[in-house]
Amino acid sequence: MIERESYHHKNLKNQLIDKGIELVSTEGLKSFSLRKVAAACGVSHAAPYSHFQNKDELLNAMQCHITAEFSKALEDTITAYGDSADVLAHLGKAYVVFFIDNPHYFSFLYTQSTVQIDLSFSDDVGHNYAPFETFKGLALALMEKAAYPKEKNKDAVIALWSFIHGIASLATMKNVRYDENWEEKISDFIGVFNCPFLSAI
Amino acid sequence: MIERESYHHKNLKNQLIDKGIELVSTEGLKSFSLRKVAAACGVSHAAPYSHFQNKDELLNAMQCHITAEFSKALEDTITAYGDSADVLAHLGKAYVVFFIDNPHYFSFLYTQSTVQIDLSFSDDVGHNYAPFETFKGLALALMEKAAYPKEKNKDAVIALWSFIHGIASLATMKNVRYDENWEEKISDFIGVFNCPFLSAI
DNA sequence: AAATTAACTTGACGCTGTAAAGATTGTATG
DNA sequence: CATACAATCTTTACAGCGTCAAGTTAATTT
Repeated sequence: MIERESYHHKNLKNQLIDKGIELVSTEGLKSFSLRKVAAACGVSHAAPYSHFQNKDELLNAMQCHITAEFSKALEDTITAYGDSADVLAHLGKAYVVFFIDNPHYFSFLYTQSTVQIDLSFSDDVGHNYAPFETFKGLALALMEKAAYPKEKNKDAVIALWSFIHGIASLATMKNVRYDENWEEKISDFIGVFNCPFLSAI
Repeated sequence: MIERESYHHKNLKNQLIDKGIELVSTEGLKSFSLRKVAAACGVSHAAPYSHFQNKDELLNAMQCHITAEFSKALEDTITAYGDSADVLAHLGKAYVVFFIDNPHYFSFLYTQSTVQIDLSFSDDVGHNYAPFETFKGLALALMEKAAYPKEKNKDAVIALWSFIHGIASLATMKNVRYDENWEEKISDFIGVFNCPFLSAI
């Protein structure tokens, strides 16, 4: 017998997503279960099936929410440092910091996700993974300004994205030991590569 | 009733590891279960508990086996191209190719693993994640040869490792669309960064 | 030959995702 | 207002899962 003011929960769908994200960020994906989220929302174990076809569909909704949050963090960085010469370095830092602040998000977004990421520079920009499009847009603008050879543009964007992505991956693995502070070291890592359009932080 | 020549299976432990790896590489980690591996080996569902304390311990053994295989792939590359000016580029290529050939291995090794990776350049080299030590050793030697500033050595190794690691990560995500051939593009990606010790492939 | 240990089976437990059927509520229609 | 209907939630049920405990068989030691 579930106790609640009214039989109907009204905002259950959104609450499932919120509580679900909370559970993943605190306890990780491994111990995540539909029944736990349902219990955390005070409903029966099968209630989620009124709003999601199955577990994966809830996970997908959670991933979309986190992706939007991530995208906003990147955009805020551009807003703050857009005119600075080292925007791109700041953007990379923001990328890594977002996942360092929420270590469980990384593998959740990038190894469990069904959210599509199009690295092919196709025209359907509006529907693509927003964080990548944000990164791409800024990087291309800077390359233009630095008169970087146009035929190398696509490769440069993907190389940079991979680089930052790789740092975030290592920085959020709990079985990796690194005595330095990832966040403070990012500018040093970027400094290893002499890109004309890449300023140090 | 399980049918087998003899009651004792003898080599069950190793067979569990091998069949387990086979299952992970074909069907992925998500659908992997102890009971399936046991069945695949023709033993009862609790038989693995004679050789492993729990599921995680079997997974760990599987990860160690794959890591050794990965390490060998890297070492073979050094053996083959050790005297060439672009060894490091070849090594990066081998890194990525290993995981492209076995896409399930990447997240299995890097987001589920308990295998420790020490990026801190501590002295206990013998017990560290062998693939990283192999990479590190070669990179440091090349930097020495190229008279790369010593104080930047550690940062350069980690930056490069992150970069290659990031490419492998993106290349093995099934929800990433990329119309080019990752393997063939790696030299182009490396070319984006002008490192004195990094030759193009 | 007997005793001991290691390897494996069987059966059970609680937890999981999910399907089906029933109950309750909100809403639209006469 | 009353009735019908659709949406939301509960209950029950089932198979698969990891794991434990107890029992069985084979190999090893004494």
